[in-house]
Amino acid sequence: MAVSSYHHGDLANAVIAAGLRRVRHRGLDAVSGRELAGVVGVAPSAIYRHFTDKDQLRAAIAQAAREQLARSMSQPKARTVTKASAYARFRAIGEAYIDFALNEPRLYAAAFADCQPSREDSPSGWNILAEALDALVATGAMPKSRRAGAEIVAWSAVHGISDMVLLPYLQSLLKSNRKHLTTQVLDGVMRSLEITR
Amino acid sequence: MAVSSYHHGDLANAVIAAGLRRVRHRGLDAVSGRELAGVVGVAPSAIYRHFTDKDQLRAAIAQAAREQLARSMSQPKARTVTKASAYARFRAIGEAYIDFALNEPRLYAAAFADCQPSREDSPSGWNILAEALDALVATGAMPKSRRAGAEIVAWSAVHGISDMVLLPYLQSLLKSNRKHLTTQVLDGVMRSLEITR
DNA sequence: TCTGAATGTGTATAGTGATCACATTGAACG
DNA sequence: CGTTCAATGTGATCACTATACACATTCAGA
Repeated sequence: MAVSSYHHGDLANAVIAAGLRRVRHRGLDAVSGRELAGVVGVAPSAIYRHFTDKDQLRAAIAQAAREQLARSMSQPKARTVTKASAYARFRAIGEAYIDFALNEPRLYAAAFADCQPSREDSPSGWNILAEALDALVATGAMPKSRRAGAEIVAWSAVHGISDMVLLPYLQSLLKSNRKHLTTQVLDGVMRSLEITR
Repeated sequence: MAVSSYHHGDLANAVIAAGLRRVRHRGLDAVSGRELAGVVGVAPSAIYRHFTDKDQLRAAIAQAAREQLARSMSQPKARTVTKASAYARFRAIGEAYIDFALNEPRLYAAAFADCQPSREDSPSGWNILAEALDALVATGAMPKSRRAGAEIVAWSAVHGISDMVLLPYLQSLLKSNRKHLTTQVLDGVMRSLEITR
C-alpha cells in the first residue's frame, strides 16, 4: 500500500470488487460509477481512467461474476474415470450451476447480462462442461453420436430452468419446489443425450 | 378523441405503446419516462398518475411484450387432432417461441425482464403449451407418465437456447447456425419427453 | 349548477454518466 | 541527482433522469 493516497494503485480491480459486492445484494442495475468511486475513496471521474464506458465497467463486473460461476462449476475429477464417476461429475456440474443461480441470484443474472464481453474472456465454464461430456463418451455413458453439440443441449436446459426459477414472471408459473425441478430437468437432459448410469 | 388536449384520454396505454416501440429497437433499459411523456405529448410527471413507479411502468411494458410473445405462440389447432398434428403443433409452438426471440430480441428480453409482474398477468403462453402437451398425451404421441411437469422441461430448453443465441457472452460460445441449434434443442426435448411422431 | 375526483402542468431536488482542464505522482532516462 | 513525461486522480460542469408536490384543468354525477 502506497504512503500517498493520491494514487490508488489498483483502482480497476478495487472498483470491480466493490461492484461485485454491490451486485450481490442490489443487482447489476444498481451499480453507479459514482457510488463505487465513493466506496473506493476516489473521485467519480477517476473511474474513466480505467473504463471507457459504464458499459465496459458493467462488462468487467459481469466477467468477474462469470469467473465465480465457473469456479463453482469446477468439480474435482475422479482419479480413475469410470462410467459412474463420469455420470456423477456431469450431474454435479449441472447441479452446481443451478445452485449458484439459486444462492447468488443477482450475481448469476449479472454474469449473463446484456453487455459486450471483452475479448480475453475465456469460456472456462464451457470447457468444464465439454470435458465432462468427453468423459461420458469415453466411459460409454453416452453414445458418441450424441456428443456433437451436447454442450448446447445441456447448457440450454440448465440455464433455462435457472432463469425460470429466478425471473419473477417465469417463477410465477412454477408449482413444484426447486429440488424437484432440478432433478426433473437434469433427468430430462440425461434422456435427451441418452446418458446412462 | 376529445376536443381539449388537456386530458389525453388513454395515457396509460399510449405510454405503454410508445414504450414498446422504444423497447423494440433500443431495449427496455433505454426507456425513460420523460422521453415517453414527450413522445405522447404530455408532461413528464403526468405518467405518475398512471404508474406509481418506473418499475411498475417497466412491468406493464414487459407484460405487453409477453402478450405479443403469446400471440406468436398461439398456433391454429387442427380440427381433427391426430398424433401427427399434435406433434406438429407442439413443435411449431417451440419454433415460434425461438423465432420470436430471434426476430424481436429486445422485446423478448423485455418480456422476461426482472420486474414484478402485476397480479392480473395471465399465463397465456403457458396455457398454450399445456394444451399442446395434453393433445400429445391424448393422441398417444407422449406417454402419460411424462406429462407431469413437461411444461417446465420444454420451456426451460426453449428459453435456454433463446437466451444463448441472444445474450452476447453465451452467443460467443456457439458455433453452429441458428437453424441447426433450434432443431437440435427441439429434438432433445422430444427425446427428453419421449414424444414420437 | 356545483362539487369532487381524476388527470395533467410546472417547478424543484437529488442522483446519474460523461467530459475536460488541471493537479499529482512515479518511473524512466539523462 | 534532477528532469521529463505518461499515467492517474481531482473538481467543476453539462445534460439527463426519477420522483415529489403544489397547483391547474377537466369531466361526471348529485
